[in-house]
Amino acid sequence: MATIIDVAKLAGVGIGSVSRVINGKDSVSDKTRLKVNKAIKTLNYKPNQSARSLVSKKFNTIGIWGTELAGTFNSQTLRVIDHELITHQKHCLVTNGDISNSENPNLAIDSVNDLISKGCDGIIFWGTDITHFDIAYIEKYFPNIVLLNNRIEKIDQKCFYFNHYKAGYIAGQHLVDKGHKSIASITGDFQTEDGRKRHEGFLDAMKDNSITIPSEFIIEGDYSFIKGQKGVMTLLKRNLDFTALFCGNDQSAMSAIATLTSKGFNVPDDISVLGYDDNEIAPFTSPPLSTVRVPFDDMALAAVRYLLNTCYDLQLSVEHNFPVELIERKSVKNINNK
Amino acid sequence: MATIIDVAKLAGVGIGSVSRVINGKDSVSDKTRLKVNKAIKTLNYKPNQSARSLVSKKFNTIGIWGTELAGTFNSQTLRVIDHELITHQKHCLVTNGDISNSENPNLAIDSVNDLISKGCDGIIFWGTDITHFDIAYIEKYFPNIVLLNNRIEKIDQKCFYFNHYKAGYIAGQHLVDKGHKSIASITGDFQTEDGRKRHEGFLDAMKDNSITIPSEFIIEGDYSFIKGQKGVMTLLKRNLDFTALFCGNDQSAMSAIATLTSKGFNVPDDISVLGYDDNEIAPFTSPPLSTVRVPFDDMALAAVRYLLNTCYDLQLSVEHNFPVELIERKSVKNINNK
DNA sequence: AAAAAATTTGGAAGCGTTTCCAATTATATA
DNA sequence: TATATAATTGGAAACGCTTCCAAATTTTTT
Repeated sequence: MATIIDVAKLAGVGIGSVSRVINGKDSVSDKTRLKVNKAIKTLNYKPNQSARSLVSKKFNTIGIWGTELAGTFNSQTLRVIDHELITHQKHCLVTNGDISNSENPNLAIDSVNDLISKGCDGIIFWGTDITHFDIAYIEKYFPNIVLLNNRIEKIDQKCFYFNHYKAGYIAGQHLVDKGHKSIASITGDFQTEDGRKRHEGFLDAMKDNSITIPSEFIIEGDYSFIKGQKGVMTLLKRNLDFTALFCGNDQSAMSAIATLTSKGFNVPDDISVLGYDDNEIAPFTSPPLSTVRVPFDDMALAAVRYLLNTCYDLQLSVEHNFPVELIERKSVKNINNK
Repeated sequence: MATIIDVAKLAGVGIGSVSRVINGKDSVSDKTRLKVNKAIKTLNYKPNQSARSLVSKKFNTIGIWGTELAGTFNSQTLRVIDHELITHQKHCLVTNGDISNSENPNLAIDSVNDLISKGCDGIIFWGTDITHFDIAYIEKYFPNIVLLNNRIEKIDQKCFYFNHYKAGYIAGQHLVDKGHKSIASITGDFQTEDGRKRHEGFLDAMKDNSITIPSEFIIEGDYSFIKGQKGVMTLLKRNLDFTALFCGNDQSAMSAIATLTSKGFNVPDDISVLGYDDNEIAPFTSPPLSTVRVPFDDMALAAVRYLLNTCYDLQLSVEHNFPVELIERKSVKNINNK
């Protein structure tokens, strides 16, 4: 591999000039620039990034930490992030926090430290699988972080989230508007804050409409396909009388629909199903899934941009407000005139 | 940030000893090791990876190049890869090749070069969105590569793929075994080799069973949800008489089912649907999708391990043969006794 | 107890850059 | 033309580590 010295020699200039040409700053005469560029080409020279980082203390790399990588429907978000990074000539170092290991309670912090020492200028924490306590600890010695779909009040600026409470409320209200009074729910994961929040919002919508939901109508889910299936089975076994089912995400809604259908229920004629997320899959379930659209991509983009701004002194515009809307498709029936 | 010199000073030893302790090799007395470890802890010292890489010429990082990141169902594979890398204390640098830019025909090579110069010890090429020509070119100056779901005969050892032809054949044979004679197909993307191969296999299965498929029964797809939907619409419009539909992947099969259902056809009573991939979604369509299971995760694992072996002189076991099997669920009906 | 062998140790050199400053060259002004 | 000013240039120093070698220390052998 050719080094900057080889280039300098071949071009007949000093290494300083080569460096200046590479970095495209300071003043270099056209003559010099030409000579250098020619030498770079003939030698197929590529600057050594380790050496660069050693001096500049910049890595041009953003780390992504999150068990969310493990999920099924997040590659689109990863793509959004990666695309934005590439646009700004940055790279993307990913790590999957989710390595279960009970021996080591500090695993989250350790894996973040790994990421840092490998060389990241900033880190995106994706999801809620790291404790607020850990994040606060990390933020102290490594402040260039951003939280995606998570919120810690003290560092609100660095958090990119939407109002899951409100989204849950909208979901509940929608079902009520469509005439449903007896509603079951396979919730999100109560371990995660957004899972709790959306359920809270949903419940408050019920309350505001004077609807009481007995606790056996509520099944705590975990966003998985399998839980959607099992949840429906449990609900059915309990022999409850519900006309609508609100699911914590589209994945579980999808498997809930499949399970209801296989058990002889027609969706939405017998039971309506409402999802949450509006991920790619939603228009293609049978029937197409009505759901609460949650602007994940916009949020991810904003988070990256914020981080880019703080890490590299850029001035990209950053949105901090992400509206939620209800997307009506075919899985929720209006039963008002029954 | 504390450096190795700070640690050496605090511990009252030379930097060489600190380095030896960090790297856990050469002989160090217990006394020294103890002192050094203590100093490392009190200073919260983390070795600077850029400096390390600069000297050692190792980055402990594997790059992943591929537009496949863009797909919906590949995060699981990414997870497999990342997990294996972490197990061996390596990192994972991803880049999404898919940045359309007609101005620059060398985009693929450029983005790979970026990946290399950023500091990868090896690269996983995921998918077939880079030409064989480009790969051959890159392999010459950067031999530590591996191809995932792609094959170039010259470097067969470095390729991890399965026999899409055979998988296609198995799919076709299965439908015939179930009594189907009039079969339509929404294929994979013919731009990709595996898309062509599986279709070829499928067609040969038909031929071997003396079944002729008129060309209007074949719709070229692209693995997307939307294409599954559109494909079915086109097929329906053509007013063809088919009892089974073979889809190029599970995504398009899923949307095909949804579309058929919405048009009043019962799957599988009126029309059987067979998928391809057996991704997470397959058990949860309605009805659950019969499909050809393709061992993507095993393949990815083998590819990473091979690369790990070549990059870091490890001896991990590497599988090179990935069997394909048919998973029967509920979307294909046996019509033999009709 | 002395000599020989083995182990452990400190720190200089070098990895390939960027940055800085002094020196050189080109350009503008009088 | 001589001088002042601006633009350009070369290369030493520094970034934080690993590796190597000679020196110091410890252990073994005689």
